[in-house]
Amino acid sequence: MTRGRSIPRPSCRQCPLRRSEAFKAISGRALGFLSRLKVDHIATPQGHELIRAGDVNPRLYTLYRGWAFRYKTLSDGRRQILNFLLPGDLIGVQANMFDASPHAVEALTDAEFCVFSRRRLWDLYANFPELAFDITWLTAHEEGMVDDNLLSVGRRSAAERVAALLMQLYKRAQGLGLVEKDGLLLPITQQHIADALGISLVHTNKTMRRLVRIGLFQYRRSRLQLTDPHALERLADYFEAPLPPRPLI
Amino acid sequence: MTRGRSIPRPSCRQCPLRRSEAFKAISGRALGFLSRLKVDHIATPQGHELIRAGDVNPRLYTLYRGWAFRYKTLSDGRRQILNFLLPGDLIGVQANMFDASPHAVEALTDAEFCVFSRRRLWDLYANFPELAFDITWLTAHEEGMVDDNLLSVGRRSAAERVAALLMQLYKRAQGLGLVEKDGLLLPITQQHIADALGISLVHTNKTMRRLVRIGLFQYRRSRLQLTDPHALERLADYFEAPLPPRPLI
DNA sequence: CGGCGGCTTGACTAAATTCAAATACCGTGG
DNA sequence: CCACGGTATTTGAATTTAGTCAAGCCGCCG
Repeated sequence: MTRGRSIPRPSCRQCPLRRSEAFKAISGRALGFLSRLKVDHIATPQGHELIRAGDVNPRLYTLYRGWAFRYKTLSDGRRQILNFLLPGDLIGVQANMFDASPHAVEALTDAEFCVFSRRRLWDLYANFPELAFDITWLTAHEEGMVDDNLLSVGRRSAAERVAALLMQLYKRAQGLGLVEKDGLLLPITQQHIADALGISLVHTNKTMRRLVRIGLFQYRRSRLQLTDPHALERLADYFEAPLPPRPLI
Repeated sequence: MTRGRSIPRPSCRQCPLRRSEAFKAISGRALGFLSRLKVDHIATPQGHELIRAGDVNPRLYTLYRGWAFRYKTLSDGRRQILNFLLPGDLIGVQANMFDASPHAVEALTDAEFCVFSRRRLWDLYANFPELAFDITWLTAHEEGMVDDNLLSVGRRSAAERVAALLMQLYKRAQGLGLVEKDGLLLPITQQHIADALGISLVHTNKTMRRLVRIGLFQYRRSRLQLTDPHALERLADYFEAPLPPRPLI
């Protein structure tokens, strides 16, 4: 049932993600438990569908490397991207709670995932309340992200939506150390942006060009450079402080 | 810090909500713990703001009676309703996880809430893993609801959005036994519907009138009667099975 | 070199917003 | 009982925003 190709497991003890300041420390005992809870480590190619809408009892994943996104579609094919996933994001809590996954997850880049046993999730709740709390925290945090996106899509203009999304992705990526001197490599097409913002591809393009023309950012070959981040924040009415260290499961 | 007027506490053992088939059973021990976790029972008038955006360390609530909604606003006043809250819904998990509440909560009717100690939430995680799991479940479930709304607002036409929202509210209310022979009393204005669907008040009105005219539903004096629920489902492309019993905290 | 996917632009159409005003509803006070 | 004021609903007209259609371009890869 696991979609993806198993590859040798990197050691949890020396997990490079955990070295990032973005994530909070964890007890050795909890880390040992997590490394036993982890049943596989998989690699998937760009475009791979990790979870399909309707999948039953999918596993729980942590995105280890690469980018992905969560989405839903209507039966005629219209697609709404719910949120983007970056390394450290926990995937499938919702899907695990209900009979069938209500959404799908697709990799934006070649990606790797830690795979956790769904069956033994109960052991985690029974024996590691701090980890259980972390799972709730991550779920609430993801909901907060969807809340933000809903605010954008419901009440911001196209230009404001673009500004809010770019700021959000930039700040998240920055927290993970993914921003380089020449900006951030966004592994997404304008179609993804359109589907995340609830606007058409053409309108997305025209809006982005306009924002580039007035000097808010550069965007060439998928590389995003914020030339006027404050103006972008003001336009979006989006002012997020950098997150404190967050749990990593 | 509690907003609202304390009133005498109904007994948790004889909680009328728990008698509803909508909620799953709970052990006597867990129920005893919850009744100790509950520190207050409050009543608030219609329109009361239970949680303000930015509130720090708000408490945790369960909506005991009445309707409410969760929302965010932009600084110029544009408002997006994130989801509606019905009896049994847990409120404030997100707000509890972060420094300041990222959203606000307002009562749509005169309402009553069970108030839980935030401080002692940790005891729950430490001693009642099944309740911890329930809190995660409820959080994931609320996220699923926001996901649905985001799909609507991002990718459905105005008419489809109205159809999806009315179906969703109707089914949720039905699960709680709130639908009567002459339909469901929806304690919301068209402005609320507009703010939930990301469309203007005027357009909401015109869209609803059109759907009434073609016979999909009746809506007089806030009373909703679905005259053609199947057509409404098809229009919305929204087909939710009734939920299995869910946790009540 | 050719083809394909993704980006860009213009012209036209459709959907939704805004503005304005009339009407219905509801509770209060005379 | 009725008049009154405030809120909510309804409708039409003008405007703006976004979507659709169509075509050209650009960069990359085989």
